[in-house]
Amino acid sequence: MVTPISTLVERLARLVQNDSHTGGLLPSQWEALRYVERANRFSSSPGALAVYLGLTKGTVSQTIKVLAGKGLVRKAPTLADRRAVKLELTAKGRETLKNDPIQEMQDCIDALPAGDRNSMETALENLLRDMLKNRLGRPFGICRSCRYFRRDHETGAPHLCSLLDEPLSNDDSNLICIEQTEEAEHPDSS
Amino acid sequence: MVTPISTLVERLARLVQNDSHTGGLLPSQWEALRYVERANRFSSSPGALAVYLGLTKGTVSQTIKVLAGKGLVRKAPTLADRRAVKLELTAKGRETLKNDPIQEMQDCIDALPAGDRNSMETALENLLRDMLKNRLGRPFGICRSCRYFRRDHETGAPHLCSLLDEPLSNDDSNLICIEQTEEAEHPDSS
DNA sequence: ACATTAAAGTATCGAGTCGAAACTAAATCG
DNA sequence: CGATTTAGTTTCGACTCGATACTTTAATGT
Repeated sequence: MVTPISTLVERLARLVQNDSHTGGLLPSQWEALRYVERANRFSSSPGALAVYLGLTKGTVSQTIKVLAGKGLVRKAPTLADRRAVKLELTAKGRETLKNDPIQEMQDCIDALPAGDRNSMETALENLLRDMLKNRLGRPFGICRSCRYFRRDHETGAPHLCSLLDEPLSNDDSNLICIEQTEEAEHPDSS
Repeated sequence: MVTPISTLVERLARLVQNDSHTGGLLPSQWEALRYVERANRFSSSPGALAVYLGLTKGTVSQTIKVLAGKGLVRKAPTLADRRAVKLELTAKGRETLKNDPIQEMQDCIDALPAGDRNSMETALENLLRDMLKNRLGRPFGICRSCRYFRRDHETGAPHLCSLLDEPLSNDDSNLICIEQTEEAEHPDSS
């Protein structure tokens, strides 16, 4: 009946949320800005952000409009698809992220004993994965841990995404991707 | 620059948040309802809820009004202080909490290996405590772990709150309290 | 005692969030 | 080439939240 751990997650998130009215931005704007920083080039679109946040495209469109108006994000046209928009962090946006209010939580995490930190990371990752599996959500995991990631494809473009058949730099491979799918597990008969 | 763990907490909270539009209630209403269930008699007031959630009294007053209007919570007058309101869960409120959308996360947590679960709980508790310490917030911890908790005070009223000089039942001692203060650590000279 | 101050809670307003639905424009499918 | 799908925007209405002003009751100070 008492649900201690879910309550802890909820309260931690609320602390961040309450902090996130600072710096001239609002909580959802901070979330969007963080996403744009971390998303790879297949994922830096309003649509992918909507999937990530679990919001409708219309809502996200509003948030982006505000961030673009403040000069923190740029809406660049896309060559391949003239409907699509590529979201890019501006220099000002990058500067703003240095005062990200979530940093206070990150500082507290960094101050924890390494054992606590590692076990917490593993447990939270497992939990998130399980919850997303239940609802068929996308994990938005790190590129290099994807089943379609091919290391050292050729010189010049070190790695490869075998799903989209695109070259990947080392930086690319540390970003999150909407297409990311974990390494296949041993198939079972279910 | 990449902040993995804080991002995980944020995303987990967002999943719960996105789920919390169900059951005819809104996210903040679910949070308030959960609080009323878990708060002891020194903490079941709009003011304490505002402190817990980090919101203003006015905001909380609105949420309570809605919950009372739906018949999930009762605003009982207080004998000792005629300004104060005591929030009580109604039978309907208790019934509603059985469909709490946060339960899905709790189910996933319960399905984790026991080791993951225990270490996660410890780490999250430490993290929350550190963050609250930084901002001078109240921990709202469990009554029985409070420095003012006296076990087995006398027969009939098994325990005692030595801060408020009030008797505490066994049930009381498992609820959260706005006055809760952790057991004093061994004093150091800092 | 009695005026002052503090505290618990409410009411109102404005900026912002969010989902739903209608819409535009571009790409894809058949 | 026409029909459908997809990326994204706009508009609307219900709701959240902080700020502020307010009422009622309790505590405090002289």
